[in-house]
Amino acid sequence: MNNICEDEVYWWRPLEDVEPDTRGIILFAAYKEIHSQGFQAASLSNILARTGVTKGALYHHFPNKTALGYAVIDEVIAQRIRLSFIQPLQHFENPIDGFIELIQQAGETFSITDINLGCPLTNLAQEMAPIDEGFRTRLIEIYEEWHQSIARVMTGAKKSGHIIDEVDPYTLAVTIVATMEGALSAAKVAQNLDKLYHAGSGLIQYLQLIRKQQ
Amino acid sequence: MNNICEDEVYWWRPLEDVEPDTRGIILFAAYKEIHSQGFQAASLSNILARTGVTKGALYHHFPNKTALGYAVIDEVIAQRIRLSFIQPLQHFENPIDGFIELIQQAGETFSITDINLGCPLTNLAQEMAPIDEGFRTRLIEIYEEWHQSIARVMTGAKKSGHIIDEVDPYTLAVTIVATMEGALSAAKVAQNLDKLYHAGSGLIQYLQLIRKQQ
DNA sequence: GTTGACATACATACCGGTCGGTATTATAAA
DNA sequence: TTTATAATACCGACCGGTATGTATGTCAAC
Repeated sequence: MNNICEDEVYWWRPLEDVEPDTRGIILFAAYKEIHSQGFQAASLSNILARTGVTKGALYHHFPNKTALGYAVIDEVIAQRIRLSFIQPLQHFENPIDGFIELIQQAGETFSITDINLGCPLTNLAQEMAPIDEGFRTRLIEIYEEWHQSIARVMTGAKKSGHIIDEVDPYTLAVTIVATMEGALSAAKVAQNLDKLYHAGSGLIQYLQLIRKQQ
Repeated sequence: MNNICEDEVYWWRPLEDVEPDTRGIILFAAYKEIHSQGFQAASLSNILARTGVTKGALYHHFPNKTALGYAVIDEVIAQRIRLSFIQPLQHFENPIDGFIELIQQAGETFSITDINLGCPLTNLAQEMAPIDEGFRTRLIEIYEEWHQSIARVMTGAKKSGHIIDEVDPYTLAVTIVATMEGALSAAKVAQNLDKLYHAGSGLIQYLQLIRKQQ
């Protein structure tokens, strides 16, 4: 619940600040294991070994591995996407400028480790969507929320005359997300940031071209 | 060798036409299993059960599971990408028109099954690139070949005045591939073709905007 | 004294991989 | 043409390891 959000903050705040309960410890360790290994290859024994939590504790809090995976999506990954990609949209006055800045910023802040692990949402979606319907519905919901948020912002931009009339907001939203995820995927395989920069500046060029000159 | 190319043709030609050897049977069954399950989750026992080939035969032709995976990339997947995405580029006179047609054509020919399984190249890249260097080098080579081929075509298009001067050919190539793969990925999660169409028309719009009016 | 929060030992299943053996085919001397 | 030999192709029981999941026990707190 609440302490899971704080777990999320582990990435930026030192560990000692918060004292998470056993469930939170398991959840966050599972997130890291799944992010780096994938869900199917994620080993419960690994999670237990790294946390010191016992198998009994794990199966006390989660009925099985699948339920643990669901919880990781609902309580960790969804939050991360919202925080990193959806919330920043709200503060844009001109979405074109905003997006360009967001892309450039991402190119600067992403480390090579972030790249190598890839986007946790894409990773899970690619692996689990065709196999498990529970995973799929949860993941598609996050994507849909993301698409809708961008579309909403772009609708506003059309009304205020920032982008050309030919643009369909939802189409643009899906395209932006697709390009961003494809770029991250390419960088992950290449194991360097060059491909990310290239795809990033391609996307920026597209955004510049749909800008309405005033 | 040669009969592997013919195995590839199984998708379009009936099975009875060719009489592949054991190695070819294993290779193609492995391709299908890996495509639908991922490499790590791909079960050799499954492959054997479905083909009727025995474990002894498999380990006669391939030293281990990893080598089998490498062979699938080298002899099946690489061919598929070349055939579907690289060779068509050669016949373009105006790459903008050519690409737009290619994208529209892809949207028509892709079935829902194709979508659900996803692009075999992306799937393997996402899963195996961070884990196994042998996979990664093989996969990045295919991507690089793809990028270079598009970049070459776009360089020609710049010279012949088909696209605006601001476009960098290689940047454009990486962006196109990223968007296409991101689109396929989104469609795979959604399990319908809508997202593919959206991202596809977004990409088409981008291409239209970099076209040089004459 | 019942319930929640663990701990430990165990059960079961499947995985990739090995290994001794066999059937088939190729080669070449007799 | 026959026969000895060698290489190739294939068979399938078995092994060690690891995976998830379960059964039972402990123990503090209300």
